Amino acid sequence: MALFLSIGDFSRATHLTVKTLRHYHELGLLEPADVDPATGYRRYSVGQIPAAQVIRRFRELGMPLEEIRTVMAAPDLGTRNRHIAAHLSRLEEELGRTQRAVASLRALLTPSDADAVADISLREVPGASAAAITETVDMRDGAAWMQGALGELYATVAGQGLAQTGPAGGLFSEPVFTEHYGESTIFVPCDGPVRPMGRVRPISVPAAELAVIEHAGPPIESDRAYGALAAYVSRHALAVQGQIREYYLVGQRDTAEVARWRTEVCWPVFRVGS
Amino acid sequence: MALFLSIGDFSRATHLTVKTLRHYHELGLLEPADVDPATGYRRYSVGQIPAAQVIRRFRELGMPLEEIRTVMAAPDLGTRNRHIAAHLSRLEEELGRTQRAVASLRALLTPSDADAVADISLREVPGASAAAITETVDMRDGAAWMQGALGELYATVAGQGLAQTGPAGGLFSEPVFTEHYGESTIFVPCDGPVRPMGRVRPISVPAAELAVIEHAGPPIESDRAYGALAAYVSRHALAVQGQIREYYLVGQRDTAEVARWRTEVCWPVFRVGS
DNA sequence: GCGAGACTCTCCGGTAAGGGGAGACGCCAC
DNA sequence: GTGGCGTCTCCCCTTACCGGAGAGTCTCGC
Repeated sequence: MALFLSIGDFSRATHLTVKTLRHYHELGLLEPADVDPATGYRRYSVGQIPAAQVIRRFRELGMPLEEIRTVMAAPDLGTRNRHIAAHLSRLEEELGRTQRAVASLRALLTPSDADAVADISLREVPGASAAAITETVDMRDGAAWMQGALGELYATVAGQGLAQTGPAGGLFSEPVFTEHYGESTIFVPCDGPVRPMGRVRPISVPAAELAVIEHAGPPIESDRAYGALAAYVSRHALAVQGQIREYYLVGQRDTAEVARWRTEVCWPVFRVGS
Repeated sequence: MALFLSIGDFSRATHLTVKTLRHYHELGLLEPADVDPATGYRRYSVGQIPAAQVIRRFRELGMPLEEIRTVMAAPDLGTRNRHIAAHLSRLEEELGRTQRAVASLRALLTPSDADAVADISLREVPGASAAAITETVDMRDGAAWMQGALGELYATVAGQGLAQTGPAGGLFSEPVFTEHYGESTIFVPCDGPVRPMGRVRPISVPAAELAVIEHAGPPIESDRAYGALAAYVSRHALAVQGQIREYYLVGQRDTAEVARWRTEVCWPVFRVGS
């Protein structure tokens, strides 16, 4: 029986490409039965077809060549099985990772009913110039500080003859929420150059993409809104490091009836989905 | 405000390694706000932290850098979402592949009850020398041919004064099953050198790892056994190209009662599991 | 015996997403 | 001015091959 095959024939017999076979030869994973010393031509025996097929099967199952080599060289079933089991658990881990990634991506693209109920919207806001007061404050005194700052801002803007171009707002750094103490800014957008006066300074409120939820009642009671927003953002958007923002649509200046105040809580995100 | 960060600080702020940041710079995916022309030092602005975090999130979800670049450059939600959806479906595909691989590997390692019922075993058989008759036959005449060959073999072995060292058997190439016509060998293992005589030639039956099922009744009715064995091998072993083998444990020479014949059907495999 | 076309050889370079390290230079505090 | 970091560029390494260049080999037909 003619039992030797050229690399091309062996390739067709095993469905491994010629390149792959040469690669396996180089690695010593599957050495041809014989190499012609004059021409360098590889010759494979038909008896090597089974080994080649086993290698191909393991490759289809994603096993690295090094591990395949170990498995094929292992004389006893126990060693073989240990390596196969090790590969299996690696695959299972990868499976879990991929599943989580798929779930995340799906959540990004498909808004759930719960979010619709919570009435969260995504919005792109342009940058704006504003008069602002920035201080590091203890948020236990937050409400009082905020009202004082707002009063000073309104007075300064009016005193400099500037027109307000949108609702007042606030910018809060992360420690404000994690440690109830941190840098906070209250601002009033206005149309002209602000001259520094008292605590008031000009700033430019940066453009941003925001996830927005509206909260009715005193701003200090906005924790439910924050919770809903954070839950939404963590599942359906790409949270982005940046200052949390509030816009005071209806506040002290509009009505003394605190229950009618309306505040927008805004979380910076990278917009995708809906 | 001091808004510029060295690459080290930016790395700590974004949890991207310095190497990774340089790589993204080189690709133009995330360019530092400024590069000192004298020293080459990169400086990042705090405003770039969000972009870096978005990139990191997408990388954690396995998105290729090229696609991240496209997503981040896309001005409208539709384009962003299309690319994210494309990545999602790629991931789902990969998920399916990994799931199938995991299932395959698990099946290799854990024999099922069905296999125990089918009574399949794995066995390693050493090589053996034998007297054999090899011909290309039409399997519609298989039973008759086989009995004739067996008779001639037994006669020749006895005539040459050789001792039989195991049950007679057969080796069948693939076309025998797919086209009912192909090269078949019937052999009787024996302990000495066989002199060619008539159709009889010496061969060495190669060593092999075999999945084995036992079939009771005439060999011609072994299709159920073949089905069970093939099902087993495809799920719980690594089938290997090689000749299918049969061993005739109890046959014509032992009893005329065909129902008491016993045949082992053997499929070459790469042994793993149980 | 010779030429065409198919086959094979080695070597080089490329892939994705960075990691590791060498050697040189910059920055800051003491 | 000096020691200890931080940063720079440049090069090689990883996995499992694929693509191609340029040269040599085999086989078939004439």
